[in-house]
Amino acid sequence: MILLLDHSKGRPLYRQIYDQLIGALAGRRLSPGSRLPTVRRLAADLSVNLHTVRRAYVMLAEAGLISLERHNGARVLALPPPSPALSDRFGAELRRLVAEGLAGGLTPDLITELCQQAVADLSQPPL
Amino acid sequence: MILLLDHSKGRPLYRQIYDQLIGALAGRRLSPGSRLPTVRRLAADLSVNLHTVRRAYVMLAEAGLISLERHNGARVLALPPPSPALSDRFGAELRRLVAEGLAGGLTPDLITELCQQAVADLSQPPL
DNA sequence: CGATTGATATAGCAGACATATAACAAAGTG
DNA sequence: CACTTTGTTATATGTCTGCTATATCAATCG
Repeated sequence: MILLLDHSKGRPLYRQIYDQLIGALAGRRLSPGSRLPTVRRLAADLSVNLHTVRRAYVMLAEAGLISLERHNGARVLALPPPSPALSDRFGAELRRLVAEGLAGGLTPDLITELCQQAVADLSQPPL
Repeated sequence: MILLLDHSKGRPLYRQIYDQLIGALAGRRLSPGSRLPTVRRLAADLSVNLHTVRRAYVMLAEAGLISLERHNGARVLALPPPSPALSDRFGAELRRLVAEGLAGGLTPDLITELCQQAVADLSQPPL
């Protein structure tokens, strides 16, 4: 459970925690059933307030990715089935991002290649 | 020049303006050399403060996509060449987004398909 | 000249972000 | 049982962002 935070006011801290846990979940470095550190523990490790960590945990719980259990920390849930709602939101964000790339001069081929590379890298099980 | 704003505090207004102009640029509905409305004009049309529109325009100008000309409004610039810096930023954001999709249960195949579809739709010239 | 336009500055208000503290209830530990 | 741990809730404070409101300036166009 190694998280690195950048305090330079770029991306909110709770978002960085959320993003990195999402990355660990996507890469199966955190598998269903495994435990996450307690809110207070992780907050201490990251030298961050307990509410900042909690906010990230609550977001993950609301997304159905972890369960927050009283007195037991958080546990990783099973991979949810593909949901049309998530697929729609994902598609919308993806279109925004792709539009930005195209408008900035990236070629359709390069964008497609970057996407396939990202999927391949991230969906790889850990060594 | 039809822009629709959502005032429900989801995405900042200046960002929505920026996003929609980016979309028009990516889809070639705004081609190099063409004019954008003046800051004051667009602000009036959108019932929004002039600074809000200006912020979007300045972001586009800083990205090298339009030129802000005194007394002449803004003009769309030529499509910039692919830049490694943009490619890197794009790749990083794409990986974040893909990780979120994978963690949420979307399959690698579905994600790849959505990406190809987005590229195909957006890089299509207007009818 | 007079209107328009981008540029700049300042001020105010609401909300988000992060911190600090405190307290509570339920569960585990000794 | 007493004690600690843990998630949960609440309040307060300071800083930053988003948006608006106003005003002024300099350059340009008709």
